[in-house]
Amino acid sequence: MTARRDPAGALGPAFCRRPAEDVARGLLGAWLVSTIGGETAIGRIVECEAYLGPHDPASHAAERIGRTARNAAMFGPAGRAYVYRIYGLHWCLNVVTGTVDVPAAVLIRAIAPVEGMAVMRTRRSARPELPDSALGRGPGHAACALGITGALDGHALQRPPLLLARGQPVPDTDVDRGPRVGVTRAKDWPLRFWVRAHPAVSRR
DNA sequence: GAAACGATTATCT
DNA sequence: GATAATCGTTTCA
Repeated sequence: MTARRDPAGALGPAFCRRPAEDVARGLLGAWLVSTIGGETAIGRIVECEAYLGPHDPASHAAERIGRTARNAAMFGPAGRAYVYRIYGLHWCLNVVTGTVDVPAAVLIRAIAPVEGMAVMRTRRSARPELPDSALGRGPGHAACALGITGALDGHALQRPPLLLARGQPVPDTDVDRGPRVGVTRAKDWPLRFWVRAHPAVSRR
């Protein structure tokens, strides 16, 4: 149990400094360990999407947009969090990749609860009949279940209250990829990765 | 300063 | 399947 939270198992800047596409694939199976609010909640990443550099028109840091107050974290060092609010009501968590001044990130689209289901249910205001697998299904849900808000924008993911751990790697035979969800530009780029047939993956 | 839209989700039919 | 909720960010005047 203690080993799960061992910082030695953390995925650091070296892991995240690679191209977003590679990091996204590598993040499948990794753990997000949240101790936000003093409550421990752990989620295993089962779905995520890569947003490449300025040449990716779907990115919040696409060349036509440039650096803004919102996307500033994407221009920072790899291994930090980029958290933004979507549709005025939900928070979404990204892991920053690439190098300083080159904006790229991986959107965490779904997590499977590993520990802390009780606090996840409270945060989600989940009905009792909702299965555990639905607690972190979808980017807004995943962030909500882990207690993530805009306060963590720019947070280094190698230390509490939110860190990335190596978790349980997923073999290539269990990984599917396809177009990203909800984007209108570059809609056919196959940059969404997920664990095949996993119940916590969104839009199955 | 005003308007449109969005890397979504809940709820209703 | 369709639509409302809800507001920060971007874009355009």
